[in-house]
Amino acid sequence: MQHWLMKTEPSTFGVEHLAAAPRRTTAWDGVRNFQARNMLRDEMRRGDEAFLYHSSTEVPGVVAIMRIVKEGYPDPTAFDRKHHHYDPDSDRADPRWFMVDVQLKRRLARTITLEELRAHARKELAGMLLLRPGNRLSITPVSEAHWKFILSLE
DNA sequence: GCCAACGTTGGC
DNA sequence: GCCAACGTTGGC
Repeated sequence: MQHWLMKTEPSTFGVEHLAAAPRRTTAWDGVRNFQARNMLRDEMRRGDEAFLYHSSTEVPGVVAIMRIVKEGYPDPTAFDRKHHHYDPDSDRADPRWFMVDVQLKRRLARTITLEELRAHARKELAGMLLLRPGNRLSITPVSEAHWKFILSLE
């Protein structure tokens, strides 16, 4: 099983929304970055787990664990003229943007804050992509060792 | 193919 | 609200 970290702004869509969604499941739409798209389309597998990370909020950090319940498929919001994430260059016959479905597995007992993760950036979490200066990727792989260590902080 | 301009991300 | 970092766009 692979592990991931998926960022979201809780003011737009956060763990509260996911917890309230039918079957605690949602389509992870709106990703418009090619590197992240490739992971959604080619690498994420049903059964993989992902940290739900809240960004652009008072206390950024990991708040929950999600499960990938449907593998990559075309993101229909790219074809919707009225949608904020509409992309006129995405062709239905050759879709440019993909998404997966995720289900909330469980919320963490507490938020594992970015500050706390940073405190381990030189040791246990060395090399973690989230912590790399300037990183803005909304989806990143998380190594088995990093995954376990972060959960041990809970 | 280069690179300046621009838009977005996201911590602070 | 600021701003650094980075991806994308488009003129040349």
